[in-house]
Amino acid sequence: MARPNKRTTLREVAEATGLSTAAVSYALRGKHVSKETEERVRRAAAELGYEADPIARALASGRTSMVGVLAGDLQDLWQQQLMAAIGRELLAGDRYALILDAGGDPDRELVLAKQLRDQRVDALLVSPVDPSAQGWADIADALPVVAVGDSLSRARTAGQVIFDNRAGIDAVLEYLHGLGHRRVTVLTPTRPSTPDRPADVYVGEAAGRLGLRAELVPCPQELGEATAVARRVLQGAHAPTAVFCFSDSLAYGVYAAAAEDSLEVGRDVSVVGFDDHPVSRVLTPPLTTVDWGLSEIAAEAARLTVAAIEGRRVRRKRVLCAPRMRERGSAVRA
Amino acid sequence: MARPNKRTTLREVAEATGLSTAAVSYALRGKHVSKETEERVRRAAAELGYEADPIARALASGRTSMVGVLAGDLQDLWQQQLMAAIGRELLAGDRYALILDAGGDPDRELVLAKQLRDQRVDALLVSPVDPSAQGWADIADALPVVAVGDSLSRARTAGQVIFDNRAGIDAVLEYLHGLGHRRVTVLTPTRPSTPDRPADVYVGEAAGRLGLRAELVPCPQELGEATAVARRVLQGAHAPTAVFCFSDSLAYGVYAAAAEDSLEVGRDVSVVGFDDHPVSRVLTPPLTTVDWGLSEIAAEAARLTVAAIEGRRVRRKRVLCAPRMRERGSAVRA
DNA sequence: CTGACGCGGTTAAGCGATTCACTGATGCGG
DNA sequence: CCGCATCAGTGAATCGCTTAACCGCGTCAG
Repeated sequence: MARPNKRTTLREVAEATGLSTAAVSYALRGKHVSKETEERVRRAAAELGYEADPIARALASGRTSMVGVLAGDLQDLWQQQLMAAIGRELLAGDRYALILDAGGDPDRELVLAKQLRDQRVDALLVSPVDPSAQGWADIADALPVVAVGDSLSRARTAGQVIFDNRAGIDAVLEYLHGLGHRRVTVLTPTRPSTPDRPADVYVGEAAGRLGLRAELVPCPQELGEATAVARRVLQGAHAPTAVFCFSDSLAYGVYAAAAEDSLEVGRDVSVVGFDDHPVSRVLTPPLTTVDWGLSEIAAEAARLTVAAIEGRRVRRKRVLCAPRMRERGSAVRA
Repeated sequence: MARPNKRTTLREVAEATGLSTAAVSYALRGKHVSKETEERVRRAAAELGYEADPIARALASGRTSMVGVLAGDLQDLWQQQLMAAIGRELLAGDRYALILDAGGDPDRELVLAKQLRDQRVDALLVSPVDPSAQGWADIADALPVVAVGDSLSRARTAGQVIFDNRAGIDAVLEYLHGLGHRRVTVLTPTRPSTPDRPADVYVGEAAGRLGLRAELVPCPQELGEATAVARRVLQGAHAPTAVFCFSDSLAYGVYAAAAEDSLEVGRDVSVVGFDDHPVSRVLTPPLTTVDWGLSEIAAEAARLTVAAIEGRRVRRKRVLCAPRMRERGSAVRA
């Protein structure tokens, strides 16, 4: 029995077995020792309730079995889903996911990333953050960074899971066009303010090609603010016949706005989302949206991360996620 | 300039200033040194870009400025909200929140808690988990544990933020009773399976007092499964006139079920939730639910945690959160 | 027969901080 | 002018683990 409130240390196991601490250390990691002593050590360790101290281990070896996961904004419903899925996926692979939330503050992202790096996490998994900022390079060459999000950043990452935004945007706009819509408002999130914002370009291109008028309106994700913005859009002089939201939560704002103005989504105005959040199916009418395959994304991200950790130099592997339209009731013929 | 990919160490700062590492260590933490050398050290540290290595610090001092936050199940919408709020609150107080997700597996909770303890987090904040299990005692006397949830656990915690479930349940059932409902089904979550489940008792008592028939039905939180259970409830021979859900996501299942059966929530059946998730307001009809004041809960939890860390022995302080009914359109006269 | 090698282990040097115990100066009352 | 706190700073011992280097010994190819 170990003394209360005092963990058993490697040395104690060593003394118990009459071996050196080094031998015990090796033994417990199945290296370089005879089957016999390994067994002896294991038994003693179990008996004493020994578990290696991760902090000491991290200091000495520079490794942990943890993956740092950095969320740009955990308030965001989509990121919540993503984090949950990633955490689960990693846990299934016997690695702990340390989740840190930058709370929507881009400046904080880098600080937290450093914190994670200093914690000696084996890899860093970043969700919608902007790793092009100065300083990320330091992090990227200290440990593998895997990015999952919609912007292919220029930063040197070990892997990226990116959403094929062009395909998604094309699909939605073509869909709306097919339904006869010619005046579409596109609600884009303001939060992770990517500087170049390729998505905006895609919208422009698709709109031009299809011959429809697409107005881009930046909009905060927070429901109240989104609702306010949406109302302004719906009440505007040139109110669109359809609103395409770059995230489901923005779409919720449109629903709320419509309700306040006694408009009926799916009759007076069409709405399309972009995440397929579970709740979207429950709305009235159910939200037509784009499913990116959350669980595959998470699995892919986890896979990439693990691969990067295990040294298989994934040459900046990029996985492109294909969009799948989920046609439900919120978008109708114009 | 520091050599690339190699952080500056305490010793380097010491050498640069011609002081001992001890002096530098003290200086940087504003202890025991003259104003003059402190300034000198600070300048040198800044110049060399020195930042203390948290891992080494943790090993030597046993402290970090991090709070471990353990989520029972990050898939749960309510917990997602809670984690985001707590993370934000802690960050505002200049402490990092390390979030770990047990993924709904009660066995994992303890493992992760140990992991967090071994990371030397200054305190542990646990959301809906069951800290009565064997083994939690070890953790509780290694560091302060603050619990936030609805069951007042018997475990020795440094503080608890608990929801006044009795009050909430009374309020809802009285409300439904007032609307003329006499047959109510109560959907309770199966996931964090608290053994004694005081909530069930409260329901029984309130029902008895009010003279209404309340049937408890355990139900998974996951939307698909919840929908299935809800359908069974709604189609049953003795279908209730109202469904009281112990979480908003369960209520979403009822909405989905109703839609599938062409029932209209707020006309054919009344529904009441229990979280006030932001999305609930967007449903049609908007969900009548109970607001527990998420941000206050988070703030209170953070406050308690910080207090516990700073040694002010909060004698198992308990903060009770009062429920506030949000009457919206989903519950109507029977 | 000999030198190289593998095996099972040990020694000891870190990893990068914190902190206790101690040393010289200094300041000060007596 | 002396003894005694006080204060700034130093040395060295941790904290608990990893890992490179080394060592004696039996084996085996050459």
